[in-house]
Amino acid sequence: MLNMEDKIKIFKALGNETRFKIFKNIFTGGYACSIDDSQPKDDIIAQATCVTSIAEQFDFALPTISRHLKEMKDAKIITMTKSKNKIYIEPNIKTMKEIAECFGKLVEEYESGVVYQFDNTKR
Amino acid sequence: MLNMEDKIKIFKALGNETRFKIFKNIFTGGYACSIDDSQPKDDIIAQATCVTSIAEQFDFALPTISRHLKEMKDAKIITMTKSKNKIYIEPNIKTMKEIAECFGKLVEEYESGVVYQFDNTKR
DNA sequence: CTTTTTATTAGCAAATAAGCTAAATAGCTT
DNA sequence: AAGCTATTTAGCTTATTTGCTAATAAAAAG
Repeated sequence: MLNMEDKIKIFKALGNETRFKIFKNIFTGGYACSIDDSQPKDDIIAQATCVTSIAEQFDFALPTISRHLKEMKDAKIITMTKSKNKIYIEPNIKTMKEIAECFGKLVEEYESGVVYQFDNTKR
Repeated sequence: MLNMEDKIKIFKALGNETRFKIFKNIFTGGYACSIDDSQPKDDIIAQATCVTSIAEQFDFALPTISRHLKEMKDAKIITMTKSKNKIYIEPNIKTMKEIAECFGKLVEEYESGVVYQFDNTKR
């Protein structure tokens, strides 16, 4: 379960143009691996799933992209898995689900007239 | 429909501790007005819905809260409605719905094996 | 065992954000 | 009109963020 601090980190991670685009890129450009389980990890198309290949698609230096990815990993919106000397990046679906649920409940309970605790951890 | 820029603004707005808490406060502390339509706007309990009363619940100066609220309004996550000389604040449910839908679809289409465009506006 | 590939860390500069106080604006109330 | 009440704007300081290059680390390839 995501607490308030977790949620703030997630929003901060997505609230920056570069990171938003990286995130979008991870979803659209390179996750054949995660979608097709029959495809072994080693067959991942490096072009789209490791730090360098993501960086290639942006006009920023590699360390800049690396730092953004670290922040996104810390926010738990992506996962980074080391295999050989590469790091494979995938969206963190568990977190996406929790965020979707958070907003979904918010709307639902608001509309049914129940006061919903947007973040129900202590303030 | 929210475009990429809109979404980034929304996440940025919620990706700050103070604003997140303000948003939470608007949901939990003061929206009797929005939930009960039979209650006329004029009967809004000021304690929870105008700028000053929100500011009272935080250890920041009024102009600081005012600026945060402006940013949240610009991000379309709240609405600010002037009535007499007060401004009544409510969550923007339309935006919440769109965000919930955005993440919901993301998860759904990811799980069904379809490549989902997290943000389907031009890059 | 040296070189190449892949990625991170360190340290810096520039830009942006977040807070403050003081001043201004705008609409009541008397 | 004078004085409240509610809110925003302006201008400033400090902190954080975002980018860079150079240096480092760790594994793979030759």
